Amino acid sequence: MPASSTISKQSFDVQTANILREMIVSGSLEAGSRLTEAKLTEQFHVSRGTIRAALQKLHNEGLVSQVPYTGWHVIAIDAQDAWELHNLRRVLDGLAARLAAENLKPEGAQQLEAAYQHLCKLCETDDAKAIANADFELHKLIVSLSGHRRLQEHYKLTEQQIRVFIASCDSEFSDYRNIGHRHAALVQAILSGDGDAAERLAKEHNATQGDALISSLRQTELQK
Amino acid sequence: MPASSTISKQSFDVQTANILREMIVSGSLEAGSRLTEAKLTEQFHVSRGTIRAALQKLHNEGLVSQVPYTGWHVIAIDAQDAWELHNLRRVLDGLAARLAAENLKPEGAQQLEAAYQHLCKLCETDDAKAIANADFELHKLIVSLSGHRRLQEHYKLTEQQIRVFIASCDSEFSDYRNIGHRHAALVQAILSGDGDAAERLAKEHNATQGDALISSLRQTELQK
DNA sequence: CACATGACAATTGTTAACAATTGTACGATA
DNA sequence: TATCGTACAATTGTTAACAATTGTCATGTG
Repeated sequence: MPASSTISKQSFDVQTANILREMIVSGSLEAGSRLTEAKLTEQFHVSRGTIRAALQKLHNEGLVSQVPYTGWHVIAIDAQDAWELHNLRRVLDGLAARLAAENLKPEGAQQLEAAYQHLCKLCETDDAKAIANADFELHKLIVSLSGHRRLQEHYKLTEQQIRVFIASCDSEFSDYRNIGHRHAALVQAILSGDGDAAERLAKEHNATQGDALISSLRQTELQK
Repeated sequence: MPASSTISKQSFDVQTANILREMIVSGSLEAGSRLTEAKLTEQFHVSRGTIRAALQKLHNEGLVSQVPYTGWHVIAIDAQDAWELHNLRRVLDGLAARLAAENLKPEGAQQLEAAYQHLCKLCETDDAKAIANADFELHKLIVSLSGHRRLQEHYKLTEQQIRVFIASCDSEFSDYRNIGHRHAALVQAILSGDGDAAERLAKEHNATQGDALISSLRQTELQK
C-alpha cells in the first residue's frame, strides 16, 4: 500500500507497521490491549517474521511494549506519561518555532499563513475533530519549516503517543472556538522572524491547557 | 552477555544490538562503513534473522541506514547533522536541567555534587578522554535526575549520534582545563532549585563551543 | 565507440519449521 | 484445606531455506 505519489514498493514489514501504527494512534486498537503474533499473522496474511519486524518498529517508537515469551501490548498512558509527553512537546515545539522563524523562506511563510487561516476558518464551525486535526497540522508544519529532520522524527514520536492518550481519554477540547486565535501571536512571531519570541510563545502556548489536563488526570488516578 | 547486576537473560537480538551499538559509538566501526548480514552472522554466530532484528533496532535509533536489497551502512555525520544534534541536545539539556532543579531530592543533590567534584578533579589532569567521559556522565546524571523517562530515551539517542560524530572527527577539546568550572553555575542553579536559571544556563552551556565546531565543519565541507 | 541486453553474483525480503520459555490447570500430599 | 510439583498449552525466540531485487560485467549491435 505505497503512497500514491511514489512508485517505490515498500516491504511488507513497513506496510504492516504503518497500518498497525494508524490503528493504534487512532484508537481503533484500544490502549493496553494485547497483540499476539499469530493473530496478526492471520489478519495481515504475512508471516510471523514480518509481523515481528513490524512490532519491533512500533516497540522502538514507544507504541507497544514487549514481555518476553508472553506477548505484546499497546501502550497505556498514565498521568506520569502524560506529564512527560506534555513537557517534551513543549520544548520540541519551542525549538521548532525558533528555527522556523530564523530560517523562514517566502514559500514557508505562505504555507504557514494558509494553515493558520484554515484553522481559524474551522474554528467557526462545531467540528471538534477537524479543528483538532488542523491544530496538529499547523504544529507539524512549523516543525517541518524548522528544516530539522531529527526534530521532525522526535516530534513525530511524541505526537503519536499523545494521540494514543487523546484517543484513550476521549478528552474533549473545552473551547475550540478560541484555538485559532490562541495561535495568532505565535504565527506572527514566526512570520516576523523573531526566534526568541517564537520559542517563548510556543512553550507558553499549550501550557495552561496541558497542566490542567494532567492535574485532573492525577486526581482520577488517586481515586483508584 | 547480560549486565552483571541482573539475572534476566536478554535475547540474542538485544545482545547483538548492544555490542554493535557500542562498536559504532566508540568508532571501532567506522562511520559510513558497510555492514552485511552474512558477515555479521559469521561474526556473532547467530542467524540472519537475529542480526536483522538487531540492525532494525539500530536503524530506529538512527545509527545505521538501510538501502533495500543492497545493504546497511553506519551513519556518517555531516555539517547539517551536527547542527541538528547540537540544537536538539541544547533543548533536551535545558528541559532536563529545569526538571532536575524542580524535582531535586537530597539523594540526587549528593549524586550531582559528587559528579561535579569528580569532573573538576579530572580537569586538573591531562586525560582528555576521561574528562570528556566525566562531562558526558554529569549531563546524563542531570537527565536522569529529571525523572523523565522519555527525555532519557531521546537524550540517549542524541548522545549516541554525537559520539559517532566525535569519533569520526577525532575532534579534540580545546581547553579541557576549564570544562569543570564552566559547569559551576549550572550545577549551582540545580542545587538551589532554580528551574528557570538551570534551563537557561544549560542551553547557554555548550553554545559557543558547538557553534564554532559546526561552522568550522561547514568550511571544510565547502572545500570539497 | 556508445549503448542496450541479458546472465549472474551478491544481498536483502519472506516464509515456515523447530526450540525455549512462560503461565496455568490439575492432581498429589502434608 | 493449603501448598507444592508437574504436565501441558500458548506464545515468543531462533534458525535455515527459499524468493525477490539490485548492481555488475560481459556481450552484441547500431
